[in-house]
Amino acid sequence: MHQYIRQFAEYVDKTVTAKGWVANMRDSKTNIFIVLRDGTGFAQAVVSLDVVGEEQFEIAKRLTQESAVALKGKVVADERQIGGYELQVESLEVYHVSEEYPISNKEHGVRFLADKRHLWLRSKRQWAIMQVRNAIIIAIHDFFQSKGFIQMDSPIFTGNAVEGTTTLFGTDFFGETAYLAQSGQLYGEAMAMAHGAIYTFGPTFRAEKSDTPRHLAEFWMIEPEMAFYDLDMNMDLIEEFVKSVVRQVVDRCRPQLEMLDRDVDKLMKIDQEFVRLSYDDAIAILKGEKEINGRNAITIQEEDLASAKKAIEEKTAEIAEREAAIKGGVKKGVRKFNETRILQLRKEIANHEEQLRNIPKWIESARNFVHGEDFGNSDETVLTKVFDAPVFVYNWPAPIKAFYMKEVEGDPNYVKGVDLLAPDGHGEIVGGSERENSLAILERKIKEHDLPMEAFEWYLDLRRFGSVPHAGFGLGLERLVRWICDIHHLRETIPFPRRYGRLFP
RNA sequence: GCCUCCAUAGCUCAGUUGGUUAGAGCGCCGGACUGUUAAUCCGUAGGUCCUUGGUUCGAGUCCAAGUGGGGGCGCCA
Repeated sequence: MHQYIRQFAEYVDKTVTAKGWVANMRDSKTNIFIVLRDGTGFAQAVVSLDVVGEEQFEIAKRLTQESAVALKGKVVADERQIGGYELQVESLEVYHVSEEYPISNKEHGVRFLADKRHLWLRSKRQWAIMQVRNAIIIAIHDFFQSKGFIQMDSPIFTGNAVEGTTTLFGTDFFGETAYLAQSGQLYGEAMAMAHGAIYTFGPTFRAEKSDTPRHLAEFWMIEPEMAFYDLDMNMDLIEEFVKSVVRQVVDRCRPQLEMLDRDVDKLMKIDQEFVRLSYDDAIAILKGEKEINGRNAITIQEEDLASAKKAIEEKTAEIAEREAAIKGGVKKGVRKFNETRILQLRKEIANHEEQLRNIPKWIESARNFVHGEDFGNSDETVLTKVFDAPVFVYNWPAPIKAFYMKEVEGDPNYVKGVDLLAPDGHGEIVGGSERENSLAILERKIKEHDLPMEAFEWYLDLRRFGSVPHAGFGLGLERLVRWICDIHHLRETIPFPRRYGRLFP
């Protein structure tokens, strides 16, 4: 029997056995400091020569990063330590002395880390992200289960493309072509007619060659579907849902979010009513024609651009200053300090230069936005910068949305779709709609979208036998993780990302 | 698919208008020292400067093509 680091609070001044891996260590003549990780947390363990004796001390000294050990000792409260506790080792047992570990505690490139994903998962930052991911999953289930939603699964093999737009992965299904599911939505509707309110939670596959920080070829999606719900009720539910998940995650994972340097106060700006914009209003804001609390989307970008320029000037000047300072014979410590700082400044300047290249294009794109088009990546960023909390955009032009979305009464050019856009450039995290419940209109839409009618006969049955107003939405799990953790790239939000150009490990 | 930046030690990066034997930090190994926090200090080892071709007396540096990667856009959620 052994104890987990997570439980140390319960064992203060008591003896425990912790089993885990050496995340980092330092040694001296009389003390060895081991940062132990056991999957539930990190804690420093101290091996003292006068406590364990010479033989065990020598064994401890020969440990390497990622060696596996069991450490028996007393738990001591110490505010200076990560986690707030320290283990004073009395004896140790070695399971395995690790070979030289490739991932050091210093910086690494993304490519290098991606190739070592199976080991990278052990790193503190990746550990924290996966802990948050787990908390999000639990919070999602808690929310829907507490509301009486039934969790059901949609098939992964499907015989046809749901919306006819996306590129799917084809497989051989006993001689027939089957596609990997891109959405469980249509099946969700059938299940909602059986159980009232349901949600699916499963993997989704897209074969687009999308090489961006917000795309994966395989990702997890949550798709609730509710009978007797309209667009407004749908938005109410989405808002309540997102708030509930964020609050629960912050409550349970604050230390992990702090490890990730997540600004939790900023995240908690969700504690306000989410603004609901029609597509037309959203465009006016995007183009800078309409302001929100004195904030203009275009102006904000121009300010960002100006401050990037200024930062480059200042940092270039600082580099010159520091280079001059270390030119002559200076003490080694001084030189090292300045060199480190110069390297950091260069990196920051490179980032600012990216901004200088990108922001003008974004402004251009926002200014020239054509009514009727879908929002591009940068458009979402420009729009959401005006708000602190997620923002809804509803009533979209019919041609750019799926065939199953319900037409706005009296205006068939628009449909009752809704997207929820997260702040700080995280973009769309939820996409949903009220579904078309009229058989005649749906048949017309399927023809307009040039989809094979016979493939949708079963779906049309839902409008033949007790058709009711209903609505639902899809939430991309990884995009939610990305926003809550404030991570740049989706590849860090899933244990083993599958994306364009990445199938290994 | 398009635009753009890049490829130098195990890792992260310097390398001046093209010039003689290509450097630093970290990591590894050896040592010193310390209740240490990515510790610090001294020392050793470690290189197909992505590939191919070209310009040149001379190429890590310039040119072309290829390969691989980062960032942005598109497709898309």
